[in-house]
Amino acid sequence: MSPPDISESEWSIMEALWESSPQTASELTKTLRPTMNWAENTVRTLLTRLLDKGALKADENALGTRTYLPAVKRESCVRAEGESFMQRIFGGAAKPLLVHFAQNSKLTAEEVRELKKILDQSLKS
Amino acid sequence: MSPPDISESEWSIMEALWESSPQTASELTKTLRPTMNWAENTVRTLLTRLLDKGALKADENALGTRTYLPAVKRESCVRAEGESFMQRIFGGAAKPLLVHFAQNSKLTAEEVRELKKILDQSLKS
DNA sequence: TTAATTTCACTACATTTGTAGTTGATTATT
DNA sequence: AATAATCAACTACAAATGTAGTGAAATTAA
Repeated sequence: MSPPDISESEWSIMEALWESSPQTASELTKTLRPTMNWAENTVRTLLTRLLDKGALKADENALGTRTYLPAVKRESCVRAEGESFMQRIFGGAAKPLLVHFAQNSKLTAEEVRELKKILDQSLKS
Repeated sequence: MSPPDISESEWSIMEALWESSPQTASELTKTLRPTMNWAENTVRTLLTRLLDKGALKADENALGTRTYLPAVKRESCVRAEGESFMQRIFGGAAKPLLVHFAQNSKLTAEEVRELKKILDQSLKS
């Protein structure tokens, strides 16, 4: 049920595919070139690993070339990563985490307003 | 200047020493036994790695047994981990991170009040 | 149609991480 | 003192991660 573990390099692949999919390996390599300057084989290795983990699905485009697309939702992966981070660093408690990031960020008045509204909706009923 | 990378297992060691230090390897093993059920050699390996990384310092107690204590502050490590998490998952932006955790938590009225106050203090000047 | 390019399936290999085991020296017990 | 327990230094070893390279098959371009 829970999305598979996704490593840091793999995460870049996922982000690119959540942004736009399906993509072939070589397309993806070009997509990522500006950020990660990876060899195409590196991208292919990561794609294969993500397929094995069930984080991606493969298909074929009209030319018969394999394409890749996410098999798991970004939001669900973000939730899992977030949970694990909160667990590891803040013993699983949301409040100290929120305090930490609130204190270590500078926000605009608009952002503060918005966040306050969301906080109101997080009230334990 | 930035604290060294600390792995998940290593983090447990650090937490125990931030809680209470100095401790010898065998004390620490006992301290951690309830949570991590590690062999003493496992604890020693982690201690050595943390020493090498400069995350811990060693000393000796009255009996000449080596003791360990943090060489880096918890808050500074938390900040580093937090930064890296925020970078990896939220592209470095605090607001979506805060939104995410606010939306995925249920907080008490008291906690909400407190967080709002902190948000006010995070106003970009 | 031969040569060049692309795609895919494997293999490679150093690091990091998790989790110990072994051995020799020291110290504390009987 | 002989024995047992503890420590510290090394060694071990598999899985995960980062980052490719090789070689064969298929497709495209000259």
